[in-house]
Amino acid sequence: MSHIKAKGECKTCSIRNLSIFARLPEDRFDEINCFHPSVITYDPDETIYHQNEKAKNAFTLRQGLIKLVKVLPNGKNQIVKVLRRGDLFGFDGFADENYNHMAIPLTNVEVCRLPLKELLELKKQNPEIEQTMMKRWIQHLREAEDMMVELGAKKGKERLATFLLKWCECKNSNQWIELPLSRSEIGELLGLTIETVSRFLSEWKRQEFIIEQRGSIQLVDIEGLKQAACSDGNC
Amino acid sequence: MSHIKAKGECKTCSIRNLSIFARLPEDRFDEINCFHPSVITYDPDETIYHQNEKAKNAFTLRQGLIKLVKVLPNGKNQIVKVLRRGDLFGFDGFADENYNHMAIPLTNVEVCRLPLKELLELKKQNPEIEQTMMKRWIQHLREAEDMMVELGAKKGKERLATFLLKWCECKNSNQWIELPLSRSEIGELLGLTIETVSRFLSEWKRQEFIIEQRGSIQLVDIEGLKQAACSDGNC
DNA sequence: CGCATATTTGAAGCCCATCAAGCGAAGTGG
DNA sequence: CCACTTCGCTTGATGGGCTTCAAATATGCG
Repeated sequence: MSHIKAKGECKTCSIRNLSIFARLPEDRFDEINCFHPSVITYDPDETIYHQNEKAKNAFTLRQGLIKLVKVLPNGKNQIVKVLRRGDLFGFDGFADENYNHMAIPLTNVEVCRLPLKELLELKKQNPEIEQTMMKRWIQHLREAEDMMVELGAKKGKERLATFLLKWCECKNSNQWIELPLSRSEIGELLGLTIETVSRFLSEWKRQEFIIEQRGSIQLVDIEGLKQAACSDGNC
Repeated sequence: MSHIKAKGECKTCSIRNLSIFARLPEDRFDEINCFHPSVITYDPDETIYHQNEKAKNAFTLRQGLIKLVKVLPNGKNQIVKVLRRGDLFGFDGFADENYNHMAIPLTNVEVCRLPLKELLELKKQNPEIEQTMMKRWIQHLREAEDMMVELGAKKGKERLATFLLKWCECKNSNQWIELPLSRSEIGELLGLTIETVSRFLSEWKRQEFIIEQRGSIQLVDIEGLKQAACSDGNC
């Protein structure tokens, strides 16, 4: 079950330098006393917020991974982003809009809940916060544009290979990297079915491009994957 | 050829209420004297800026339509957004990044070029601008998320029908709406080939769902299109 | 262990891309 | 003015990539 762990203490927060408060000077935190974030934990598959729900809070991810999902009436899902440590999410309320997607943990997570009104006030008074958020939005948008290219202009195999390379940041071999996404979730991210994802991964296992073990993956032949990522010309 | 028409006059600008200065109080414009936007015209298929180019200017679209395009090394294009009157674009520089896409007019356009440095300064001094820009970014992001759903979770016919309905804002029939996109460009937007776009449009013309005439379209049977937009369940 | 769930694998078929040819409108030059 | 080119669009035929349906196998959990 979801559980409010504590009132947040921004000044001593372990991920402060990853958060939207990263550039805020140390001493400024003492002045902040009207700000009351809560640290909350969620289990996998609990829902942090629902699509179309009124957006009263933004969140910062402190620990674990979260997927942002949009659902179609026909039952299909599309994961529009996988969040990592320090990511801000659920900020639709800033534009007076309801949440545009659902937020669901992929692992056990710990988030910081930031009441919208208070955050807005804080942002007004501290241009450093405003600037950091702006940069995040632009980065977020750039990634969304990149994802549109993936979905619109590449084939399934290319998308999956690109995804693995990006997920593992092309790290050298002999390194296990956690991949807490089911085949189904990878499919929902890349616009493919479970079966297609499974087939490509099996193929690459047979070719020894990758090895897998209980939710972790290792890229053994990065060059092989890079080739798969661009069947045609050079990408 | 592109052509600098004049120095911009924000106070008397005809699209001021659509721009990021919409919420700025009238009298504030008199104080703005360090801001020197240029009004520039471009012909179709000229390039306003290139992908990976250093982003020194943001722009506001005053007149016409612009496509934002990303190119893959294999030659495929993906249109990530079609801009309309009042839209702000080319703001990657705010995050110290190069442009993430190309901006190319679909029609003759008139844009206002906003030097990044000056705009940043102006934004700092006028919270109204900052707030309007924030809302735009969030809306922009929401649209990008919606587009990912289109590309990842829907079939070609559904995407095209949805696109037409959205483009024409479901306006009732007997109304010609300009659609200055070639088959090829519609394909680049929706992740389809020229031929597929052409086939679906021809089919709908035969069924009298739509009629077309030199760059304009009319939706005759909106219900028919809506049905095509969701082959399966209800969308 | 036994059950539920996730993954793999196979077979069949649909959707869409690709290749190819023809059509029509707009523009060019003799 | 008309033949000729060009370019965008249409239409057909074929094939490949991915989905769908189905069943077997593996994995995790009480």
